[in-house]
Amino acid sequence: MNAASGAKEGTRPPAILLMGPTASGKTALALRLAARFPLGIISVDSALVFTDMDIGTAKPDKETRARFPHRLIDLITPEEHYSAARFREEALAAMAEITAQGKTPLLVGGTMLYFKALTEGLADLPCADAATRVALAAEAQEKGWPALYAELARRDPKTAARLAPQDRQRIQRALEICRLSNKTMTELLAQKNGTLPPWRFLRIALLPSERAPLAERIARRFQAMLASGLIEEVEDLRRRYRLRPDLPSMRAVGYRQVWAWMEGEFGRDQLADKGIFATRQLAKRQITWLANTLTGEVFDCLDAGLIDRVTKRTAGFLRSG
RNA sequence: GGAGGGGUUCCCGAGCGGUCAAAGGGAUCAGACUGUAAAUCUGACGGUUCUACCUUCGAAGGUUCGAAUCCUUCCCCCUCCA
Repeated sequence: MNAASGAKEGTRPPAILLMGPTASGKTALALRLAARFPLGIISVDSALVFTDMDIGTAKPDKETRARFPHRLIDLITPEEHYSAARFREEALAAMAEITAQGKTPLLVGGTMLYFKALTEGLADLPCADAATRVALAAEAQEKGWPALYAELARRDPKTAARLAPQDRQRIQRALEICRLSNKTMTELLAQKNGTLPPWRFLRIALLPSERAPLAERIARRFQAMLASGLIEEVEDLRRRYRLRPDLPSMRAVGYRQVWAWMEGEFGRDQLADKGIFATRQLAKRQITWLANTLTGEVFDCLDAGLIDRVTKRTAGFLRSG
């Protein structure tokens, strides 16, 4: 490394991204690293932001968090909603804080869109608007989604072309953007978005060398969640909050299935399987992100020597600053 | 013992003489992804030398130009009457 780039690099503090699918052992690994290096943990997880959702989200327990504080956990109630944009903002603030303390931010999680939003930035789009969404949903109810898709095709043909006509969620968002901004999503996305955050990143991607052992882990973990009171947790949530099945919190893996069972959609004997399937499918989507979109140094999460390898790599990374 | 109902591709489940490699759902595999992302959506899904051929619908025979679909026997399963 020459002097110029060395100096340039030197101006950027380090930050570590630890990305991996559910049940890949991210949390355990993060704790080991935090015990060894001066790190500040930031959660990158769209489900850990909810208060009182602990068992089904595999949230680190109180004792662990007392010893290793996690930022961006328990931010909102299950009645509320979070977003990738809010995550980016809060994560950057948390990173700055940790860095100011002379520590290194360790961002750990499985919400790959959040990692992407953080490292690549987001376009300047209007934020979610409840009233507009309600209006669009009502229109869809009345005229049907094909009519809304047709409207999108008229107003923003490029976005319509890249969306499937049955992708209601994205059609709704694209129309929301049109109505709120009077511009199209296509136009807004074309505008240059933010520069890279001022950190130098070590990106670690935890991936399983084989799928079967991860599936096995997922199955055991979901059974354990049921055994340790996931159902009671959902009952409790329903008592304490005004929840609906279409809220982001109640669409989370595990919670959705428990809810559906409570509503009689299937028998108790099917609950575990449904939850396990949903978790496996989630893991697959996360793996697809890591394999195709997000870059990072790949480590096998099934490797017995994982902790040592990552520790070694981390030490090297921190020293190189 | 008597009266019925049933065995379909990994699973559930439709089909009931040709348009059936066989609806639909589940699982699985692959992929997309900019303020809902643990979400939402797409594709593949018996095999191959793939605009065709081969092997499948409990088993074995048979009827027919043609059978998952009709007949016979056999093997399992379920309900009901004894």
